[in-house]
Formats: sequence, structure tokens, C-alpha cells
Amino acid sequence: MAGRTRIYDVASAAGVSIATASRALNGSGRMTAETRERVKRVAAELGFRPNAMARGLLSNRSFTVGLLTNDSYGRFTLPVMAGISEALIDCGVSVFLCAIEDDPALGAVHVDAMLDKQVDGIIASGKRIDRRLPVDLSNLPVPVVYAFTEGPADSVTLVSDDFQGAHEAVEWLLRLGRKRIVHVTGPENFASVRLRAQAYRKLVGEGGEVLCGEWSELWGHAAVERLLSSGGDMPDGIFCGNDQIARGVVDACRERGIDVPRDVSVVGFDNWEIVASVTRPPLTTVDMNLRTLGREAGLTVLALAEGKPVERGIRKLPCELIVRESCGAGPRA
Amino acid sequence: MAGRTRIYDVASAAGVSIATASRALNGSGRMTAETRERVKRVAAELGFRPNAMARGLLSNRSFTVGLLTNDSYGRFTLPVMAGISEALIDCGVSVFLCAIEDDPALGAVHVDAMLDKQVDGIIASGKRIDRRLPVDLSNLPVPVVYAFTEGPADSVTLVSDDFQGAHEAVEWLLRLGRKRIVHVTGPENFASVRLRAQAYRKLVGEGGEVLCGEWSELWGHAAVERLLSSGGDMPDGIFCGNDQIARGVVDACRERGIDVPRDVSVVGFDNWEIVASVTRPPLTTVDMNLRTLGREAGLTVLALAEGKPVERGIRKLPCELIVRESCGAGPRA
DNA sequence: TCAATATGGGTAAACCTTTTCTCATCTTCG
DNA sequence: CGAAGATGAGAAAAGGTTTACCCATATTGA
Repeated sequence: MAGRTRIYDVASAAGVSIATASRALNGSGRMTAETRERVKRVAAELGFRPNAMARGLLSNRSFTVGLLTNDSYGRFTLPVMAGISEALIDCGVSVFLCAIEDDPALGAVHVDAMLDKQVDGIIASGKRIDRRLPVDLSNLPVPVVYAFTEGPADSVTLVSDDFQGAHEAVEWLLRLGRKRIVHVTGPENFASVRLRAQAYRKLVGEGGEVLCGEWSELWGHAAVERLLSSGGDMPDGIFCGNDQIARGVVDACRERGIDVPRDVSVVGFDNWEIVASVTRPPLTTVDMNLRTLGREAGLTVLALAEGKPVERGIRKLPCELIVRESCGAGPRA
Repeated sequence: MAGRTRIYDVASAAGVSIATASRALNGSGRMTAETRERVKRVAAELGFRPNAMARGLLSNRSFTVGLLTNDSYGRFTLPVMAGISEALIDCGVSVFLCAIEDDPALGAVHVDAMLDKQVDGIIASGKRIDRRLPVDLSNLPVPVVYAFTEGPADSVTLVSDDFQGAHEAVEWLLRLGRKRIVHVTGPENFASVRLRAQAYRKLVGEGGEVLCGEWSELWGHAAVERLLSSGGDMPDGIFCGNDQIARGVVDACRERGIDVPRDVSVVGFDNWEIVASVTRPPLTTVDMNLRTLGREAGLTVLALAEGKPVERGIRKLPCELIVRESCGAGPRA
């Protein structure tokens, strides 16, 4: 605890000046290989660790970025966070996580705190791609990247490609030979819902049946009841808007003696492990690759911080179909 | 972006020296109330924000703490994180979140990064209270607090009180007049499982039936089947080790025509909203108050950082029973 | 009226590292 | 053998803030 070793200690122990010590450790300047080695060895022996604040004071960088989110539950933000961290730790950059709920005042406080800490950049994240965080991040003295949340028109925004993801899911059902596919999804006021429905309709035609409800297992249950009581044929494929709905659908089918995947194939969305892999049978579902999204967001904000040119606008990252058992043996299998 | 305003700017704009400006803003030193006010007003107008690195360089504090976790999913860590953040933001302290999975190398990298950043303290957190993080945090130059994870013998450790929480749950069932209560819980190698079972047995006697399995809905389902096929009376109260098991139990009961809560009262554990409030009927369950745990952890690590005396050892924080509908109308209702 | 004491505010050092000059020594070539 | 260039390494400044120390001026008491 008492007095960390400073570069001054390293220098005197190695018998050189602090300038030489600094250059030796940073690989800059010219000096005998022997000198450089000796300094490095001494530094290692002393457990020298350069003071980030002194360094930051000089370079005007903190090697720190802030992640702002209103996803208090963390279901979307945590994978994004993991990706950011993974990408940036190699560059010695750490991440401040600030959960601001939906409170503008709390948001402002956290943004202020970040700016005080001289973050090199801020990543804004959320729980849906068509809502904004309750804070104004324009005109900040640091670069801002929006990941999985809506940003202003001229911002750098990264989102997952809902259309493409849904397209993959429905295409998979079609390739399995499913003929009558319905889409059970969440509330229509979600952009994700509309995008996924568009992809669905593009593949099955405008006659495709889209049932909008909530993001819950209950709604999945209820949707199955509705499909059965409507008198029409039971569909042989159900594309669900998220894994919870899919779980409800699968449970309801089982309760009614409809076999998944024999009688009906079910696809979910989100690849929320804790739901998808525990459902019986485990769900085939769409993964939004949030970790990759986070990685890209981290690298992008860093590039901006370093003044490198970055293309502005919305960048959509592809989703990926995760095949489990809720659709039966796939054509690729 | 170009050149933040420094205290120098404030000083010259207010017509005082930087020393006076600094003292005016920090409320120290002696000066005319008028002078102090004027400096503050000018600082506000210029949007002055003291450079945290310069300040930290001097005070040898970063106003930063690190949160280390292997709970990649965030179910336990996120509430803890929210509590820490909530408690510390008022002191101007921000939180680095480092998700290290279970990788010792990654853990070491992140700890190094934190120390480089001169964190004022580290909070270690996890997903169970009887496992350690795969990193050695002893002999660090900064204080460490363990929250919801096991720490060394002489450490400061905060955990939720599993025994007390389970006691409340079973007591509730007894007060509702339930006579034959069983306990369906997770794997016996969890300390939480043993502690909760102890509390259960203390109340129902040594004859109490404890069914250990997994933390999954499937196990909840299976446990109900086992209870029914064993030939004995169906219990009228089931205390479950977590909300997922409880959900499985409730679902299985419904499938078999056993009414919850009329025929059997079910209590869960964790108050994991997304499961507890969506189960039909919504679960009465035990909340571990992880947010409060986080808040305490934050305040404690800060106290240590400031050299204040802190009692070492394990501190157990009380759980709280959240009453919903899976037990029927309560005696208090 | 003069010395002693508050009172208000300025000067400069300190925190630790990086980096720009600058200088001394060694090598090499004419 | 002398000068120019290459090479290695040191001195010092810079970065923004806090604070110990110091110095004026105003006030008080004798």
C-alpha cells in the first residue's frame, strides 16, 4: 500500500536517468540493447506499473470508455459489454458500466461522471433498437457510438440485422419442407417486430399470418390456443419473435399432444441460452451476435477516439441461426 | 473537443489566481463570500470540469472501483452492480466492470488493468457464495471486498443470509397452515442448498423431505412427478430452491390438475422477476436484496480505501419474502 | 499612532510520466 | 590526425490540480 514504485525507482536501480528508463520501457528512443534489457528486468523485479493518471495527464487519454445502458436487467447489455471488454482489454482500455434505468437525471449524472473521468469515448446501449436513451449525447467532447439502441441521424450506430435474422429463420423452416408457417411475435410498436414480420412476409407471401402480442411465455401459450380454436389447420411451422414466446408455444403444443418437432417446427429468436437450451426440445433460434456487436462498437469508439475516420450511419450486423432440436433434423444434418 | 477549459481559464476569467479559484470551488481556504460566488459562477458559465487525472495524480486516488465477476450472464452480478453504482455515484466514484468468465489468465489481465488504472478498490463478485474467483486478490495494493462470492478467511465478505431467507419462506408456509411441506432444491454441493435445507429442517423437523436436483424447470417438473408416483400424500406446501424450479413445480401441478395455491402453496427463491412474475400464478419468493448487498459492498470498499476501520469477516445480509399469489391469501392479507 | 493580529489571496512546489532538446562520446572517413 | 556524423543518455519542461507557505492589507487594542 505504501508508495508504489515509480519510474524514478526503476531508473535509479538500473543506474540510468528516468528519461532513459521511460524510453526503455516504451520501446522508444535509441539505446544499447543491454541497457533496455536491464531496465526492463529491473522494472519487472520491482513490479513497476506506470501511473495511469500521470500518463493520462500527459497524453490526454484515459484508456477508458463508458458504457451507458438502460437495460437494468442486462440481458442485451451484458453480452454487448463482454464484447466491448474483450476487444478493448488488449489495448489496455477498461470499461465503465453505468446503468441509468430510464431516469434522465441519473443519466446526466453518469455522463458527467464519465466526462470527469475523461473517458476516451462513450458507447450507448439499450434494450431495444428503436428507442433512445434518456440522455443527450450530442455535442459531447468525446466520440459516441450507439450499439443496440437508436442514435441521432448522423451518428455511428450498430444494430443487429433483424430482417436478415428473421429471413434465415423462415428460410430454414421452408427448407425443412414446412408449408403453413405462422409468425407469433411481440408488440407491433417494436421496430424489431415489424422488420422480422417483413422478412417473414417476403418469404411466405402477403397472406402470411402474423400474431402480435407480448414478449412472454403466456402469449406463446395463448397464441397456440388461438391457432387451434380458430378452426383452421394447425400450422406446421411457427416462427417466434423471441425465445420466451417460443417456449410458451412449445409448452402449449406439448400440453395439447402436438409433437415438436414432428408435427410442428418452432424457431425462436435471441438465443437466450437460459430459455432456449432448457426448453424441451431445445430451441432452434436466431442469435443476434451481440458479443460481436459489442466488439465492433468497442473498436469503433476507439478508432474515433484516435481520430481515425469512421463511416457514419447505421451499420447492421448479421444474425446467425443456431440449430437445436425444435425443428427436427435439418437438411444440412 | 479542442482544449477543455482548465482551472486556469476560470481563474483568469474571474480575475483571481488559480489557487484562489481552486479553493473557491472546493470550499476550502478563506475568502470573501463574493469572491467565492463569482468564481463558482464563472466556472459554471465556462462549463469547467476539473481534470480527474490531475486531481488523482495528486491525491493518489482515482475515484474508481473495479467490479470483477465470473457471472457472465449477469443474473446475480447486475443487481449487485446496480447497488454499488447507486451508492458510489454520489461520491463521484465510477465502476469498472470486468467479466472474466472462469479464466484465470483473463482474470489476471483484468486485475492488472485495474491496478494500472489505480482503482481505489476492488469488489469481487460471482454467481455462487461458495466458490472463489479464479484470481488471487490477496496482497493487492488496494482494498478488496467480496460480495456474493467466497473470500479468504480474513477478508471482508458480504453474502445474503440463505438460512434466514429460507426460514422466512418456510415460516410463511407454516403460518398459512400448511402441514406437509417438502423442499425441492438444487445440487447438494451448493452451500446455499445446504443452508436453506438446514433452515427448512429446523422448522419442519428432521423428517422433512429434501429433494436435491438441478436448478432447472425440468427438475421442478420431475420432482412433482416423483412426489406423485411415490404413492404418499401429495404435499400441501413446496419450498423451492429457486424460481425456475418453482416454475417447473407450478407448471407440473397445473398439468396434473393440482391447483396452486388452493391444493398446494409454492414458494420460490431469488425473486427473479422474469420468472417469478410470469409464472401462473405469480410466485411468492425470497428476494436476496442483491442491490442492497451491492450498496453495502460499495460503501465498504470506499471506507477501506479511505482508511476507515472496517470489521473483517463474513457479513450476512437479510433476505426478504416477496408475497405474490402462489401461496394463496396470506395471514397478513 | 503604532504594533500585533486577522483576513484575503498570490507563488510555487508537488504528483509521475513522457518527450523535446541538448550534450558527450564513439566511429568513420578524408 | 582532425572533423563530421552517428549513437547513447541526461536535463528539463509540460500536463492540470491541490496545498503549504508567504505576503500584503485591513482591523483591532493599547
